[in-house]
Amino acid sequence: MEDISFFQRVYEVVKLIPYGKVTSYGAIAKYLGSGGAARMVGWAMNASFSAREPTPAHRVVNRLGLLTGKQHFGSPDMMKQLLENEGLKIENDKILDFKKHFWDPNMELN
DNA sequence: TGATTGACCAACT
DNA sequence: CAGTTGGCCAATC
Repeated sequence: MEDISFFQRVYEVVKLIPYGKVTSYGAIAKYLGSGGAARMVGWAMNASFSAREPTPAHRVVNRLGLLTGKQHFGSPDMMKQLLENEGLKIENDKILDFKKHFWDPNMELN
């Protein structure tokens, strides 16, 4: 599996995010060895809708817990609904207790 | 083929 | 304190 690109690795990590947990683009990028490639993670999420397997992109937010990519879920409230469905609380497009529900791949997979 | 942009982040000015 | 810059990789113009 060395033919996989950056995107594929992002999918792998995102799919590993446990229920009710969230992570940030930067954390994933950092885990992949590229702290500056956080933007690509977002781009990968956009492509994730065309990916073969479903990817819980709603569990990926920016480092502030802001639902920056909610627009890309088809509906601006879709991401919020999905997160609330997992027991999270969202207010003003921001995850409450974000730190508490933060799942860092560097912490869990290290 | 070169330039620009994109769901970001951290450091610098 | 706010605005700018550099960094990373891939897709689009």
